[in-house]
Amino acid sequence: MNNAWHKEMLAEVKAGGRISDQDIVEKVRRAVLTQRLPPDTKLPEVTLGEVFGVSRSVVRKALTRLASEHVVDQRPNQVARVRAPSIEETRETFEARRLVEGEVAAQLAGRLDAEVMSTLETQARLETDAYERGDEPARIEHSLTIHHLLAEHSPNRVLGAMLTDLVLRTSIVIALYKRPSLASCYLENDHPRLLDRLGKGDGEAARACVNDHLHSLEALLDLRPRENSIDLMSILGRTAEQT
Amino acid sequence: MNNAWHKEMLAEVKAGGRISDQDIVEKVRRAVLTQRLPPDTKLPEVTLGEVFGVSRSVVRKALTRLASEHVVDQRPNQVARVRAPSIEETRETFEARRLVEGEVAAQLAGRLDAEVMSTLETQARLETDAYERGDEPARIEHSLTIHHLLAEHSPNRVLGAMLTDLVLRTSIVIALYKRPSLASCYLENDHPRLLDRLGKGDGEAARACVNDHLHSLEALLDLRPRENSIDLMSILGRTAEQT
DNA sequence: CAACCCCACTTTGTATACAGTTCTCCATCA
DNA sequence: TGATGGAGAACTGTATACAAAGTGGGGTTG
Repeated sequence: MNNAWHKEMLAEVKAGGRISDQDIVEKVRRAVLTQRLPPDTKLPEVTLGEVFGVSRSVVRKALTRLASEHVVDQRPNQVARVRAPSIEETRETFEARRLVEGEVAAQLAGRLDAEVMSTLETQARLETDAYERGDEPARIEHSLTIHHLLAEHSPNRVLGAMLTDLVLRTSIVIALYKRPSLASCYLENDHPRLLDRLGKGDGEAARACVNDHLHSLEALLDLRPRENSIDLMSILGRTAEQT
Repeated sequence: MNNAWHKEMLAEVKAGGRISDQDIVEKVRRAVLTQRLPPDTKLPEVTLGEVFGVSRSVVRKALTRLASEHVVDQRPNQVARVRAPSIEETRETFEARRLVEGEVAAQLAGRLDAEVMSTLETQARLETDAYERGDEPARIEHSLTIHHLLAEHSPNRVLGAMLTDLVLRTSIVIALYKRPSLASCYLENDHPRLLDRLGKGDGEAARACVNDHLHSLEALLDLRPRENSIDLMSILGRTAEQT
């Protein structure tokens, strides 16, 4: 576990009141998303308990939920670890998200009320602003907000919940497999264009737009098979630490 | 909780060895699926613990997992209950499953090896047999096996896992909303026809076939709005469910 | 008679103790 | 040098005790 992260959490915990399992889920999820907790990081129950000032019971519940969200890997008699999705799973996650988000967008086209539309447009503008001033964390935040709003307002709540899960999972693998040379995974006009099509009520155009967007995003990642260590490690040894 | 079910479980427990949380998940899931545990049935932790001969810790973990599978409703400080999906959610679940299973079938067409194909065909035949001799539980079993095999062999494991979840959820609502007049939700030629198209490698035909099958299934249900109690409850009662 | 309130009981939430498993590291040996 | 085995530490699995919240029934009051 990461020591800087510990201190940060402890500070927040002291500030706030009582901590519930849901709080832990959200904090860990966010830390994974922002790579403050990199893949394969061990998350022992007692340590987490000390960090958040609760006992193992609460931590265990949180870890179980994080496992069902695919954020954490929980195996019997072993310490929970931050999940590191494989390259293949990354591709599959993107494909699944194209299918689901495309359908959600198609259903949503022309059905969003003015208030939500304007919130979406605001977020898109804020994303551009953040990009231009080089504030990557803020940019990601706004981008995520857009997709979460779409999921949340999906007329089909079942699909919406599935989309929420897929947005989280793609965000994690984007952080994981982003080409180091790229400062940002920002695609200039994609979000405004999507919002435009949603506003005009053209479902199929919106679906196509989502598809292109996600294909472009995936293309920004480095999904070539790794030669150097992962394969050797996973074949020969057991606990592959990193790279 | 149901007393006949208690005895049944106790018998099984005594026969088998040690019980894990996963065992409880499977047994409860199956009991819900077969309506031995009808919707809204209370599932108190101590009672379940006594039934399975374990302490609350194990039961709690099982309940948390069942909640993430949408089988059980778990609210803070309240007894867990068997979930009763609304009519609207039922429609949405079917729609989601059409999207996902259609895609899985399309991808699977022409890619299934001979062994799996023959297992599928055997299950389809067994389903017909069971129907003809009026053995509904066996018929459901074989039908479920077919869909689970499709999910399991999906080239895209992410979609496959989503499909597994959706198959479970649709099965539950079918049991819930089946017209009482119908002895069975059996659609004579649907499964053989689907397998035929999968074998011939025609992806789009397979997708269409899945779509038709699921539309027909949904049409067998009684999804008319209920007058008597449900609506009043959700309008007057505490946590407004929707709209 | 109906509505309301209060108290006892039931049930869940959290912490903790102990048992069983896995991991780590060091000493031993070929 | 490299493999092996074992002791101890670290960690999870399970049970249980106590605290807090919710539920329901009986009695009181208007």
